Amino acid sequence: MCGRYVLEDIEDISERFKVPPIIGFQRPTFNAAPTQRLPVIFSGGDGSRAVEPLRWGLTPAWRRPDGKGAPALFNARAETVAEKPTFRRLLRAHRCLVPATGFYEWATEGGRKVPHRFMLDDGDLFAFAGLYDPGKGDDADAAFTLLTTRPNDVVSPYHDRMPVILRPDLEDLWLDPDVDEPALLEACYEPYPADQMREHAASTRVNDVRNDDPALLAGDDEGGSPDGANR
DNA sequence: CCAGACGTTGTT
DNA sequence: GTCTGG
DNA sequence: CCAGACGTTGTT
DNA sequence: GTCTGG
Repeated sequence: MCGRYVLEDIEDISERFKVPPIIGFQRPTFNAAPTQRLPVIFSGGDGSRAVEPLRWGLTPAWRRPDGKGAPALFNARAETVAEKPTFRRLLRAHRCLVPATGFYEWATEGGRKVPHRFMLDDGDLFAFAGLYDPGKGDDADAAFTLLTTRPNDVVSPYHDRMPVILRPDLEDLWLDPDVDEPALLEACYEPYPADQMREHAASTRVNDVRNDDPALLAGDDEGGSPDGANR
């Protein structure tokens, strides 16, 4: 779950998350998908925060030689992330914020896969809880994954998992490099309050990752045929 | 010690 | 059916 | 997550 | 590469 998301307000990231301005490397996206490079915020070590584009989807080292043996890991279950060998080290020292303004989940309606867009009530930026692998130094191997948890009442009609969205007051904790005890992070995994989220049908053009434009956020019916009898 | 898994989601 | 690419 | 490919040789 | 299971 959570294999597609929205990040509209690139220019607000700097102020909202206290990081240097993003210049040049990133555009807003209405259809962020695994394998793409997307902005991620992490602790810079000296108390500062950095923002850089990383690849969505961890590729474990043991997969690399022939490119086989494991799919890209674009989600990690919060319930087990402290135990799984692939994630436990990253949980202790490589947590990150992944800025977004929404995410998609699909409903199958009459044989069609219809994406629904989930967002905060106010449409504001928020942070997914993520883990990142910095790769080997200056490398282009750096990648991230999104944690998932049980769904709240807005999401549960669509899926049995939802991405971990951090309450703003927990963002500092999530990024704090001095916090290396997994138990201290468990409060972060609570499903985001349903009364602060909303949802609506989006365009089926979301399904094809090559589509990336603001009109994806509107449902197919908006301004379309009156009876919804799309071909 | 060596062998084998290592991950999530959705679907059946 | 399963893998790859975005 | 979904969409789309999934293969080789020889010839242009 | 690293962890778990036998």
